[in-house]
Amino acid sequence: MEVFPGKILIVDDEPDIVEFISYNLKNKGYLIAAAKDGVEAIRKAKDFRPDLILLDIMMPNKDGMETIRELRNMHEFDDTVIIFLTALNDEKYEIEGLKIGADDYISKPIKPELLATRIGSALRRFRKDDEQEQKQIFGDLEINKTKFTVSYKGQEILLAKKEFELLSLLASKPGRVFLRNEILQRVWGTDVIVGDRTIDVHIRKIRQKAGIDLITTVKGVGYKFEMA
Amino acid sequence: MEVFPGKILIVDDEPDIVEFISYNLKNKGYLIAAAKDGVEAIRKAKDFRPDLILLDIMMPNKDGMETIRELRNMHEFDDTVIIFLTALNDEKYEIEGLKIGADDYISKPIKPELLATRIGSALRRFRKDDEQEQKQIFGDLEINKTKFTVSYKGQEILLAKKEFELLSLLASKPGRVFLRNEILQRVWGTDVIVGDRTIDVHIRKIRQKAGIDLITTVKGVGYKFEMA
DNA sequence: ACTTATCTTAACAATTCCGTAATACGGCGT
DNA sequence: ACGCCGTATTACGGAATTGTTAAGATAAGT
Repeated sequence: MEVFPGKILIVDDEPDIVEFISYNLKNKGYLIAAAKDGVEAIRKAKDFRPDLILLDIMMPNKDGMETIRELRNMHEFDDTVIIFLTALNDEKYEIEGLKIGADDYISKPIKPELLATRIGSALRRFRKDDEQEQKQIFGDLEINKTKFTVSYKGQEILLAKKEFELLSLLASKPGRVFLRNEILQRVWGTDVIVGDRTIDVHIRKIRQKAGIDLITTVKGVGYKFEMA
Repeated sequence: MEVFPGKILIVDDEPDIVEFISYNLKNKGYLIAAAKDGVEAIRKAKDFRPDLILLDIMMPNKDGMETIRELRNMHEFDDTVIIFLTALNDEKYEIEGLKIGADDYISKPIKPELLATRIGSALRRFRKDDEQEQKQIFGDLEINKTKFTVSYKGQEILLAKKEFELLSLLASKPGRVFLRNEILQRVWGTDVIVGDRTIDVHIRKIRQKAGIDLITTVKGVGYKFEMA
């Protein structure tokens, strides 16, 4: 009888709270990772790929709001549920947080039962189910995020990580043009600074490996995914 | 020819109760092991590989709930039946325990007849019985969880325990990428901390022993099981 | 206690990936 | 046609990740 409800990243600067939450969620069978501030949170999120992030609002070194904004900018976390933790009834943050992309909030002090319930329902609501694999299909092209593969007419195309992420972003909204700027922020993150030509090079590699032209250049604007 | 009914691990901090249960179950032909707390329980479970664990909820040094969670996180015990023992009508724990992966519960004080009945039916209900071995087959490859063996084209491949567990985890969802992080937690457990290269070394050994490449590296992400 | 197998670590090698820079190409306006 | 601007292409070196090996530590078997 296998039970594997999901992976959760806890972000709070107070070790006691992390410990407390961690203990309670481990008992429910979740896999847990923890971070003490926003910067570490983003690093660990990339590594751990949690299904859900529990994020404290008040933190040193990049606060909760800023962290949510940044995560939500990164395509990589489009399907990650974010729940933030506020001091009791701090409505200002509550509304604000939900606006910028959090899915729910929980007020401190934290009651274990409530916490588990909210997390459970949030995961159910957003269907973060480990069983079913996440894939997108466009005609003969298939992008499978669970297996990290792309295939065209059954033939597998081997992409490197950045290439995969880039294609995956563009394909998330077929036909829509992504600005170079947007691509940079969503694939590379806000902090990382890379030159403009870097995108071209990755696009080039995708085109080359794929054989067919999946990506259309919109000069002066950006790129879009489009099947031939 | 007598049917071998199974191996049971009893976990309780009160020696009298252990003795009492043990006596009754031995009479039914079960093989018995015992542990006095959660920590010892996990150690002995790894060793003894019980078909069923009888677990007291109230214990020092890692309580029953925490122990269940830990066992359930470890891929190794996916097929072990867990029954926990509560004080009479402690509904809170009953519901809780079932949610996090226990298969049944029994209230104290324990009546020998009831105990035997429940254990018998739990084993019948959940156990993939000894006759029918549990195995996964992929083309020419066969992974047998009952016999702890792997064979390729009828030829047996001898893997050590960690190697087997690692392969077994990856093969549980063919094609799916497992992050290094996740592998660590699910094969080694939540507490244990081992270096990153450890995984590589085990992967190496599996590849070496198997001869064929069963495992594909996804650079920067993790590993996946995939037949050539 | 001795022997053997298994697990982990550490150091080094090999590989792959990524970003940059240099250059080529192509459209567009003048 | 020429220059300008933005993109395409290519090759290279550093960085990051994984592969490999051997040796020490731990556990298991006799």
